[in-house]
Amino acid sequence: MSKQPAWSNGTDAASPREPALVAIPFLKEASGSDPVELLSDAQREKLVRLATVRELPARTVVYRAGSPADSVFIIGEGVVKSYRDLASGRRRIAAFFFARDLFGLAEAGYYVNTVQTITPVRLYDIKFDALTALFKREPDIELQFLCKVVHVLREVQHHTIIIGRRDAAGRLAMLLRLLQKQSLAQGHRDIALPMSRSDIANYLGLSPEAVSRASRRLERQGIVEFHGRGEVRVIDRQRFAAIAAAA
Amino acid sequence: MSKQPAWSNGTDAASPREPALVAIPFLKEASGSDPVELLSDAQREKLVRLATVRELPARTVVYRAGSPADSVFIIGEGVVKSYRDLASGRRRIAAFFFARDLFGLAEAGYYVNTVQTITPVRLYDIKFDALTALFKREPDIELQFLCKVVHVLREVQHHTIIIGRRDAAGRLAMLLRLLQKQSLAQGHRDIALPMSRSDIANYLGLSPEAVSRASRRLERQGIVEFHGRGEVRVIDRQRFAAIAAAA
DNA sequence: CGATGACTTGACTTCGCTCAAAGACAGTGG
DNA sequence: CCACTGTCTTTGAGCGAAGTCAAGTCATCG
Repeated sequence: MSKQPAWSNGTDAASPREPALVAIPFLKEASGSDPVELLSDAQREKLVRLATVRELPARTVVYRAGSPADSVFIIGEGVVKSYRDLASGRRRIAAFFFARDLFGLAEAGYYVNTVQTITPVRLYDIKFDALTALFKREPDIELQFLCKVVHVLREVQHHTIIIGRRDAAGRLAMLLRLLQKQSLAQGHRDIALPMSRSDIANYLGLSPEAVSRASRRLERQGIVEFHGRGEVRVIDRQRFAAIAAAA
Repeated sequence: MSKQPAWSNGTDAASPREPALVAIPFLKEASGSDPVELLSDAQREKLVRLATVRELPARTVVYRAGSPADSVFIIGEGVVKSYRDLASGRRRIAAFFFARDLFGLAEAGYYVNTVQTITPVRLYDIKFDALTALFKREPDIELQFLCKVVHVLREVQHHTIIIGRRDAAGRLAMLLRLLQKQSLAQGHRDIALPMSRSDIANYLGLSPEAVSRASRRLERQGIVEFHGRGEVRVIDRQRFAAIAAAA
């Protein structure tokens, strides 16, 4: 019996529920402030006609920073990282993207970040020309994309708050909370860490050594437990929430 | 003879060229990768009919984090800061916004940041309901807003790169380069610093003391010169660009 | 089983933060 | 017009936390 990897939700192939987009809307909804699915079945139907499905193995580059941009991408399944290599030789990971996320926003015709898969990924490749044409016919779909982009913008702002903290353990806790939301959304109780420690370090603006020390510290304090390299269990929810919210 | 403040472009009142939105588009344009005006005269015309013009003095709160959101704002003239006060007592400035910028994006019906004027400001207050109704009639205008939001998203990503640097002088140089673009766009040769040192510190994720030391260091190295509190002149463009680009 | 790469651990350095105090500036009222 | 005062800014001394360098451990794959 082969164990399902923690980042898979167990669906077999492209279900009719894709491509999907998830975000917290501008306006107050019945769901409170939880993320909701933005697209109706009819809207997904229209999108999937424009899209090319791409199945990529782990560690595949989707596109490189500086290359000409003609597509945006919606993730059906899997995890990717979006990063930039800086002049100093450092790598800064701008974001991790998961199922129902949107990426591939360009500047003046070129991608600004490099995107690489972390796990095997199913992508919906949507040509930008076709999408803008669809927007003219279907302003409602365009509004959902706008909503999603604003959602991503808030997430990037959250990232700056993470990096702004001075304590390594606090930064790590905030990332773990993000990953916890992802794992919870897929019905897992433990937190899946599909990315490497150095990816985590590059996301948090720390050295890999500092990530390691912060992990030990959280563990020593009885807040979390690391099971192998890719799984974390929260032991003390109270203190975990406290250290992650301390900002 | 009263000297014009450095952040004013000298226009007297709401000209017919407002509200305006400036951004680098997705696609390659004739202008290369410089920001361009997104809205046509006709589009501005339609927007101004929805908007209420508000003239605010300096140090005025436009809205507070957590308050119900029903408007988005376009700046006609002036500078504002968007910030959050964190549980630790720290204040994190997420962005400075200038003329032709858009702000006021909400989450689940509430603003996430507090926005406060730094200089006197002319705002175009656009009700969200009216704007979405306009989007349905005019998908082209919606696309320009989408473009602007993506532009803001890139700027926030740039901010995370700034904060990710470990050297205070480098962070300060990157902010100065941002402000330099603003000043250049208004035809000034020197860089205007309308915000306080502690605003700068909160934007850069440093203490005010560290900002002061970094300023003195850049000055001592002959890279810039501070004239009073609100103006900076770049002396050595070469090394200024180098330190700002070192990332 | 050996090799390669990722991760962890330890010792030392560096840089920004904190605390404390002096110095410059702007708005106020005499 | 000028002195006063509160605020903002700068400067200095000491501390703490993360970075760097180096070495050791673990896991995975051929």
